[in-house]
Amino acid sequence: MKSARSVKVDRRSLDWRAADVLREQILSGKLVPGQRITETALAAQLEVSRGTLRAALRALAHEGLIQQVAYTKWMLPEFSNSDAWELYTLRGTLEGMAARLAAQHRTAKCVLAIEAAFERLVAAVKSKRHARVADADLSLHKTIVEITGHQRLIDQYRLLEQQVRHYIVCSNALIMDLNQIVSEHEPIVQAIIAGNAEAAETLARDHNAPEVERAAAAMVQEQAAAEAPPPKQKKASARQSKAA
Amino acid sequence: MKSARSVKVDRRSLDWRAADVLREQILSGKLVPGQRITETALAAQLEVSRGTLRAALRALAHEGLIQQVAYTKWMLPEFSNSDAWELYTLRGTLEGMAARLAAQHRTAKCVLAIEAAFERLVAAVKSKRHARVADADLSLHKTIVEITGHQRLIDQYRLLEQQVRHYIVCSNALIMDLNQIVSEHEPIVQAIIAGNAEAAETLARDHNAPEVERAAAAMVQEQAAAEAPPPKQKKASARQSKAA
DNA sequence: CGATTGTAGATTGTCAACAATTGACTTGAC
DNA sequence: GTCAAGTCAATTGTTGACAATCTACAATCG
Repeated sequence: MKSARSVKVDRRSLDWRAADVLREQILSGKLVPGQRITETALAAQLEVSRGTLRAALRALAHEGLIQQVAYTKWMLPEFSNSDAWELYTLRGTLEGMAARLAAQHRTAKCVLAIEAAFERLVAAVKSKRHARVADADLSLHKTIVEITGHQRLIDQYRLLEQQVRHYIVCSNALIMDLNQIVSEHEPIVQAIIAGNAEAAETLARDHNAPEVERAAAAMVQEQAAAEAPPPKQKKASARQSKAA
Repeated sequence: MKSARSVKVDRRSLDWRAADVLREQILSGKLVPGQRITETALAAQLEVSRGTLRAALRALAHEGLIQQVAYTKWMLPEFSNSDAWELYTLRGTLEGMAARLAAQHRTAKCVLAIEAAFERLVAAVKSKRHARVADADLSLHKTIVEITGHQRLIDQYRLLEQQVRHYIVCSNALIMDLNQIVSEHEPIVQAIIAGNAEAAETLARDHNAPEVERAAAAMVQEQAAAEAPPPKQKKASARQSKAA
């Protein structure tokens, strides 16, 4: 996508590169949710020292891809329905904001970029290869976010997209109706190109309403099931919110 | 605010506590923007080892309170007008989302919490103490965010609020019209209590429109000044987007 | 005199040894 | 048999020493 720019040496330090490798492993599903991770074993596997590996693990913890239990262990998060609800609602909000900004101060270059990304999505759907469609889908949304020039929004969206990808891999929630894809995205693209900020925001925000509703429904069902049978389980499902 | 719960020993590891101390120092303005930080000196000052301090610094870097230049140095970020624009627009979006969710599934307890926070704001305004008003203001918004139960939104908002506080400290942008404060927040609170999700979102989102507009205006002026005098400066202002 | 190359000091990056903490297991008293 | 305290192995937390890298300055050549 953005490779052939120039072939420089990777001057980042070891822990960043170790984090890249781990991130790739996690997002590709090689490490399963709930799985425990020991520093010594992973460090040996990646052939770096424990200190370096710890720095990488902490970086991934900040990205929400891993959890730390102080003095005890590292482990991959387990996704509940409320996690899905959180991910999709937050994503909708950020994409809505991006679409609004994109529609507001769009330039010729921006319009070209969006149209190109949309064309890639159309071509991907025609090819009927699900993986390619998924990539083009993510790419289109990322393009919309990036042309806003809002660096903090871009960074934040990247982190969230990672968690969404992780969730999708873990829950096998990749089912898509290929025919709907194009008709779902076209109005968003049109609104942005037309400069209709309000419409763009609303369309983008509610773009994955089905997922949100499904997750919300499953969530209340989950809660009901947990509360209906009187006292049965004791441990509250601890979330990742360990940050100060 | 949430102290007297129980007086336990702080069982978090050293690097977390070191990060707390540093965060406090940064947010209180004891370290000025652009200032360089050397690991050895800071480690000696806090009486922890360099490794521990590095972990704390990296945590703060993830929170956007500090920047790292690989192999070279750590330094505090310098805020430009585009930073202010980014912070306030993103904050508006997140607060809008929070207000919408709060209005949608509000409970008696939630309504009580919001009303209490609003009363504290009113009382603070009556006292005419700016610092107290600022605290109550932040507290009200935080309350709205927290009653959504959306853990990722809560975490994200906390990080953003930190950066906003840092910006305010660095730019002395604390000027407020005390009389306006209450009349600005009342409609938001009312909309949430009334369950009017759409109105709550819009009101909360555009709540600090003045700041956004001021920052946006200053931003384009900044750009114009940088482009009008032909080629004069060379270095593009590097932003914090170092994360992979 | 200007540009390039080499060198020195300071600073960050990496590592492996040591300390602290945890959780499971064993032991013993009641 | 049950519960409590004690012990031990595994794991994470912390540290100081060593290596790699950067910046600034000095030396050298044209």
